[in-house]
Amino acid sequence: MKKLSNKERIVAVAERLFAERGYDGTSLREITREAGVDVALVRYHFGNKQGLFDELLRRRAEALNLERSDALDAVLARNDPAPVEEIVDAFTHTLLNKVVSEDPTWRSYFGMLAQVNNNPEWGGKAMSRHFDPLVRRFLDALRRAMPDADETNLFWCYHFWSGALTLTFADTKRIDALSGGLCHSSDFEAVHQRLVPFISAGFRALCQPQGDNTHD
Amino acid sequence: MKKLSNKERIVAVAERLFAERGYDGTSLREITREAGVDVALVRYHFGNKQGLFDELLRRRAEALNLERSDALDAVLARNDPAPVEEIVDAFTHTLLNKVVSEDPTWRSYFGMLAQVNNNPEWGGKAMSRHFDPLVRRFLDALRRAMPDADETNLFWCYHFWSGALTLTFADTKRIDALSGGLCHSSDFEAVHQRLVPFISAGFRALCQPQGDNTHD
DNA sequence: TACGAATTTCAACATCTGTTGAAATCAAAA
DNA sequence: TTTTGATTTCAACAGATGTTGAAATTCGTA
Repeated sequence: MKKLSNKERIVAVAERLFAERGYDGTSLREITREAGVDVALVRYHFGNKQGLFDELLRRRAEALNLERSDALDAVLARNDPAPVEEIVDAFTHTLLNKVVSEDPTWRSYFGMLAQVNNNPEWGGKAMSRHFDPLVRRFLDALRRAMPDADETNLFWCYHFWSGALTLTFADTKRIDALSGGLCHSSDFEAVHQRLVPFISAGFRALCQPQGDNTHD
Repeated sequence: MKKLSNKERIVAVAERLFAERGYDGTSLREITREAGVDVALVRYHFGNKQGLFDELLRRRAEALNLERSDALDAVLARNDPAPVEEIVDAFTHTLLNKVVSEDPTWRSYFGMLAQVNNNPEWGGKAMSRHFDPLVRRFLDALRRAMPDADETNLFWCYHFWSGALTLTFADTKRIDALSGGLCHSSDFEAVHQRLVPFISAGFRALCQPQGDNTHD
């Protein structure tokens, strides 16, 4: 247990509270009270509340994008076009591994992302700014894997994929009740085993060669 | 344009604002100011803020559950076990039809549901209370359609499905930017055409006869 | 019209909110 | 030690928030 600077304490507490209660549901005074620092320090280090939130988003996005980009490179180095499953796995693997095995604070970060990705006001813009360049790389790889895919289908498939991931990281415990305790929303290992084949099958159904599979 | 009672005006404005800005991001004074009524009326008609929100959720959930249950009955009356696609369609069809063609205020309601379904604090409980009985009926039908399905896989598939729907109703405009204007997050007709085959393929990949398809 | 209930208005409460300016403290370099 | 810049503390602001009790008004009905 190393000791943290005041700035680091704010970051740690803010990340957790924003993930649990959302942007509007978290006050600077809760954050600074729990971190044991003065409220005015938020202004000094981050400008204001929005600045703090943006900085939290930005910080980890950079490292994450590099890591996921490398994962895609590794897949494509072996074979390009790569199988759909491998591309999907490269995108998802990194996220879920961080949550399962690494630094547990990543869980809060993904919880924050879940809140942002579902925010109708500024969530779409924020997600696009931080992650769309990376997503485009993955869609390029998927396009090469399924050359006859309709463009719009590719984007909508990613949209469904993103939604499934987002609800997972929201960790709402709903599946615990629905399944009568059989499943647990925090069991990211279980998600990891099932998300890749589920999403890959969805992509193939809509983007694979054999004609138009849309419904109705 | 019929004239609404004060209670109805509160309901109409609250539904829209809660959908756009979430529970914590919406104040009673915004709601009542925009509705042109006194703040104290919220207390009189709904008890308090949470009471208003709960009532908004409850109101439409009842009608919706009946309608979707009937849609499932209609499918099962034709053939049971029914094809996966038809079961999935019965669940999704009702929602998307309401948004596309009927009373546009349903859009706000689904926007609210999106916020609730992603809320880590009390969202899971609220969704379970209102919708899990109906969801269990659909999962029963899917279990009969895929008798060898692992129980946990069924629940996780529904989880992915729910996430895809939720992000759709959040309507964040992210896909507009990502696709360079090719797709629009409010184009629920496009979602309707693609969600059913996408989700059905995912279910089949994880729950269909031929052994274990989980990843890794 | 008169009565009783339902509805609406008014004014205020205690508390919390994000933000701020200026003083105080600290740490390191000259 | 003195100086300089970074960091932290303090006190306060103006306004918003959910909630409330009681008075005033409206409405349906006897």
